[in-house]
Amino acid sequence: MNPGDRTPVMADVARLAGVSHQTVSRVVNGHPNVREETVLRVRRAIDELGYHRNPTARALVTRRTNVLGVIAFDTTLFGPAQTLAGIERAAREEGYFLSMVTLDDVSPDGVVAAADYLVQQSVEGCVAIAPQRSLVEALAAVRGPRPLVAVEGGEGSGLPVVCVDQVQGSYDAVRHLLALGHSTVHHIEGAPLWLESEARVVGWRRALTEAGAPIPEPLQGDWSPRSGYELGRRLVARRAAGERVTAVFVGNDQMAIGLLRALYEAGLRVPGDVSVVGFDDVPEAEFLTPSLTTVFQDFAQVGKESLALLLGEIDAQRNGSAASSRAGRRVVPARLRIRGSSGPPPP
Amino acid sequence: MNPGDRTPVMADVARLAGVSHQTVSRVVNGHPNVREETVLRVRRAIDELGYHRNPTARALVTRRTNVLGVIAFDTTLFGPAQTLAGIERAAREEGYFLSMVTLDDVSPDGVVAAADYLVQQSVEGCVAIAPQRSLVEALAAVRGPRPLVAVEGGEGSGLPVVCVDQVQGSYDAVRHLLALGHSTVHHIEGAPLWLESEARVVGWRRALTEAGAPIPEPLQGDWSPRSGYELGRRLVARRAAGERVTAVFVGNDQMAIGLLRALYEAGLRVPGDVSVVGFDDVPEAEFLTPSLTTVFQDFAQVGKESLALLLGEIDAQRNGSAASSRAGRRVVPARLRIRGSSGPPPP
DNA sequence: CGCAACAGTGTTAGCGCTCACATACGGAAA
DNA sequence: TTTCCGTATGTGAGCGCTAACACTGTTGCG
Repeated sequence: MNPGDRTPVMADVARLAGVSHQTVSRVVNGHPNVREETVLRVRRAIDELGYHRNPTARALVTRRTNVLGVIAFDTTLFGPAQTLAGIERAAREEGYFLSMVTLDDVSPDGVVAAADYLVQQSVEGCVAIAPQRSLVEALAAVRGPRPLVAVEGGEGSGLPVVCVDQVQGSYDAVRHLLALGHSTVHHIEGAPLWLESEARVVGWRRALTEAGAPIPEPLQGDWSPRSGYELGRRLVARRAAGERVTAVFVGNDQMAIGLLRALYEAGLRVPGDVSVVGFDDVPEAEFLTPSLTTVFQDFAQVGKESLALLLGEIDAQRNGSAASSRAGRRVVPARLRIRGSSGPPPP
Repeated sequence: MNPGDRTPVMADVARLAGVSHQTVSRVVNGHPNVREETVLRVRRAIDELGYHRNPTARALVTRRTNVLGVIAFDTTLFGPAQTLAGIERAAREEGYFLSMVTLDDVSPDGVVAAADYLVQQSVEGCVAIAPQRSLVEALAAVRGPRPLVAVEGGEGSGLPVVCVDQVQGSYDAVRHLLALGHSTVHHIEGAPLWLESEARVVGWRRALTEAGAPIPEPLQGDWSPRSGYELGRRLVARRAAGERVTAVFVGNDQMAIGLLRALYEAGLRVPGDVSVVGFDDVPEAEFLTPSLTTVFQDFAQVGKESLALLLGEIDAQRNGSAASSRAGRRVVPARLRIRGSSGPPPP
């Protein structure tokens, strides 16, 4: 390759191998019906020139870009980051490329912009890691990339959805605390309008209702350790005011860490005075003091399932059949991990 | 739009607006020299048909895909996730799309495969979040996507590099401990072969050397809370054997959490008996018990800088000038955050 | 022997767009 | 008046590839 040469194209390979460009195409795409010896000659020419098929030209004629889109909200949070990794791996295994956008805010404008952005990219389909109700709804409404699969998107949006069984997870967590003898369980909620927050409230409430336990007012957090800390102080104050607070189910592990801090500062022992259960099972949960009882979510599985669902949709659409007819919802179970931060209530 | 219509193309818009396809192109691309009234007519036709310019066709003829690649190793770790987010935002602001690959392992084969994958995508350039020496070297060697910028890539690879000043950060951390009166500082290292591990060892050693303090054998971790815990137990055992261990500088916050756990189990107080300093400043660091003294890294800045560097390279290459001549290295400072886990040594 | 079937190859026509150029018209300058 | 320029538009070619079809030569079988 002399400097100044532009990157080689199929015709260059064809010329060097002494065949037509179509034969080169056949070799590159592994068609049968090419003589062994010809294949070899073409291969040699390809190597010699360092030829790579131009995916843009290919996409133009095949009308398939082989690119999937991912819309995410905040990929620095534990769940979304894990999910993204799962999707990425699954996509690669299926031979798809991934193009991603993150949203800075969930304003309808932002969603429209992101959807547009991916449409511009001509993605063949899209996974939205859309943990907020408004986001899912905006996506369902907007004329954006299709097919589209939502991760953690709630029901009723009409989009196919993959999610962890938040309700069952939190139900299990609260049942665990009630079984230990607590008369009720307080709850620190995740960020407002998040589907995960809402689902966890539902599970918590259901467990309490079934047990006939009183249902205290939940405290509204925002997933951050800081909010867990501040709401923890509020709980401590309530306790000082005479309210019986012996168990807290927290919307995620980060807030639980903040809560542990607040309890520590108040001189309360965990689980001696107050039991704490988190959600997510972050890697450090096991090594906190006390180690944190929490709920594990298999994000890798979620990523895999959502990609499978999306590919199914794409296929259905291509074959003209009514897509998303059998779509619905795939639910991945959550698993309670019992550790040191939960125990029987004080006498 | 009747069902069965394929997606509209420029010619359709042209026909509807009663102009040539070229005029539509001009309107879409905001060329001057189109009569106001014509622009309006074309715009109306575009809206009516729901036309979107086909980026594939455009890319084919302009030879610009507007896609940048990101190669990452493990985007679920705190640093890489943050960096990725920073890059993503910066790319979007510049009007670029992002295509990402993650590596499952750092085998040369894996790196080659990833590089190939991005080349297949015809990215215009690529950022590698490449925290391991072997990875950077493999990337520098392989015939992969170019231009290529490495984040956290060490010196000597010949690639342009953006990184946080790990050495300065760890130097500051250790100086802080020495200034508190500790006679020396132990070190729990990050995963082997990671550039960040190595740089932090360098800073630690430099501070000790300058102070004339003895340099204990560092303990080799792997970034995980578990390794911090296990090495913490080893340190506790050494202490029980008579070695004076009053301060530990830990390669990251997650391992520091494991260490805190091990110290707690051994009945040692932090910072009363042992001071601990981490690295990363994860959001929960402030809310641990005790709150964790650590070193903050501005990953958002790293992402921004790396993108700026990459765009510079792309530009330089396009204009034929010798790329990466002024490339070199951009360093983002690290900042020590002093909190509750560091204090004077016991008497 | 003739005809079909098939393997192996080449030829042609686009995919939807942008670029370079051609054209048409008006007005300012000579 | 002619010349020239600037504006507003259209025309044709071609980016690099694949799909569809045409063509050649071989084989199998009635």
